Amino acid sequence: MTLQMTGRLAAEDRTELGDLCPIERASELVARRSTVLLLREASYGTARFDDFVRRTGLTESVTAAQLRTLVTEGLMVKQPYREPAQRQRFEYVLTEAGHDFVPILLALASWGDRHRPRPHRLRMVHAGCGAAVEVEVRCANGHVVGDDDVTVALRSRQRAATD
Amino acid sequence: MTLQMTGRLAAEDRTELGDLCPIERASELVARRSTVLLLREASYGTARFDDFVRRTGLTESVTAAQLRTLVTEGLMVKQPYREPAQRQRFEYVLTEAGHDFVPILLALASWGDRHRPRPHRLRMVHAGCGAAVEVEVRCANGHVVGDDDVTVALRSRQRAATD
DNA sequence: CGCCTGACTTGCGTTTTGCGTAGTCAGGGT
DNA sequence: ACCCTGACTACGCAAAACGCAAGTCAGGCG
Repeated sequence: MTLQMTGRLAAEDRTELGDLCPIERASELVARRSTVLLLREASYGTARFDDFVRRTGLTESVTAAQLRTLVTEGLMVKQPYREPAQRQRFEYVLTEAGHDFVPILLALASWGDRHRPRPHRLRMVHAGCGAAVEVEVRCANGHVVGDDDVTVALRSRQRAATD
Repeated sequence: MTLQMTGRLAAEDRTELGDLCPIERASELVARRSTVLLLREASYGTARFDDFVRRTGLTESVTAAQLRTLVTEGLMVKQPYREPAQRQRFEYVLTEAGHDFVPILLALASWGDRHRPRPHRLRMVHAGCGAAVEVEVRCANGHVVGDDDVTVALRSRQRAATD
């Protein structure tokens, strides 16, 4: 699959487009091993600090720091909670933005499953039927987007402001 | 969307599962800003060294180093080519593994588009109809996978070897 | 034959990321 | 009143990632 740039975009230096590119803005988060691991664990339902540390293998300091940035970035919220007959604790839960990150993780999983030869023994399956989960590229009109069907377009300034 | 761990996976420390997890193996590549940028440019059709440098804003040394690892990781190949009346040059082109990376980029783009408030003016659209491109999670049987429909399963050792 | 250009490499400093270890701190249980 | 535990913070250090600047090298042009 390739992406076609239209019009003047094709020739332009992308440097100045920097924060106009949604990939670049999103990958600021992914560009750290720790955040991917933490988001993975959070998607698995992990909520407590200690569990994040234990299950990711990250150190406490890294975990604390990255959880904090994930909270300030709006992917998680830190909430007080209380188990019966226990004192009050804090838990980290995914926000909507955090939940929306899961397709990225699944896309990574799908790629890793296909292209990394070493046998991973974890697979993501559909709870309903047990078949492997895949990410499919479609457009808002429901068409399946094929290999050369993606165009990168420059949004007009007006629409960008209101969108 | 959340991922449900089954059986003993739920309790297990994931540390030892390390290279069993396809997300972790795939994110070794993504965990660098430079690789994401280079793969993005390559998906846009960039092939020449200088263009990678100019369009990503990375330094030459970083570009050279990361292109090399992308080649050894099997996401790109370095091929000689010759423009008419020019001397022989080298170009970097995506392999199948590299092309298969595009859905990850689109998933990132889709997330960035939705959850980063600053107006990005770049959008990915379906060349056929102009509608925005989205990534959809489906299972191999074609069912749309909903919010709580993903299960993480442990593959048996036999199947893992042949799969 | 010397110069230019594209494609790198080399060297150096800075920042970020991460590990390891130790210390803190608040709330509950005993 | 004291201890324990979960949830951190605070060093100090190593490695990786990135930037800046300069140097190299091969092939073609004039």
